[in-house]
Amino acid sequence: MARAATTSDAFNAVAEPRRREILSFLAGREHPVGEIVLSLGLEQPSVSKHLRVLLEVGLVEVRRDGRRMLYRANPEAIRPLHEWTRTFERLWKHQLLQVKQRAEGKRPV
Amino acid sequence: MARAATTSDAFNAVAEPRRREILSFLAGREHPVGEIVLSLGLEQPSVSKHLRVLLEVGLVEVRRDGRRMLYRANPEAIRPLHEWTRTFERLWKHQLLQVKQRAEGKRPV
DNA sequence: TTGACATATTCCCATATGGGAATGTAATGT
DNA sequence: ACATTACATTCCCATATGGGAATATGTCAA
Repeated sequence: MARAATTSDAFNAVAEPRRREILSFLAGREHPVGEIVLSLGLEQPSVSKHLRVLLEVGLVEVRRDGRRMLYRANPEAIRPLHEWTRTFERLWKHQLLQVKQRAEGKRPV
Repeated sequence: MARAATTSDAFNAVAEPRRREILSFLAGREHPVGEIVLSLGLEQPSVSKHLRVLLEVGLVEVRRDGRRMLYRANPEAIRPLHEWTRTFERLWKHQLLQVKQRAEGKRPV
């Protein structure tokens, strides 16, 4: 088997840095494709292809406005990512505490 | 250019589902490779290869114990993921609020 | 040293990728 | 109808992938 498709889930989709940039750009308000192209300095076909991936995994939504396509982020689709990373939150807080205690010359528990 | 290497950063490394399972298994305490193999039901070479990727991006750490290698998760390396997803938290909360208000028959702001 | 155990590495391969270039398609204005 | 605008899709290609199979490496015990 080769690597999983970028469209298989949100984790694979946001592995690509440009797609994260696009998502951040689309956070808060909708934008036409042309603005994404100008903002990120990518080729238009490249942006369209990235948007297709994001759309397939539900990370963005579209609506047509005349000849323009207005994309906006669907933050709900990012929650699973957030929740998964959050399961490690307790651990890194504990890790930081240990570093701090070591710096203060205290003995670890 | 082809897809970015899985070892290019934590985002790419955790795109692979098995690597997320391995990380979750290693959360909290260290384990030898053999236990990961038994726990996840993968082939040993496969696990070793995944661990190599996780190690290269700093998501796990190792120490030798006799002939065994004890791996443990390095939760600090997951924080950037958590922080990035967190930038969308305000948005999905707002989104949920709208859904709720719509269900209650209120007019959106 | 030899053998067993635990893990790592290498080789092979079907597959998906992202970028570039070119082309296709839908909507608008005249 | 036609040209223009705004996007989307297709084709090509170098590259990295994950799994399977086989092999190599390192450590311990006798």
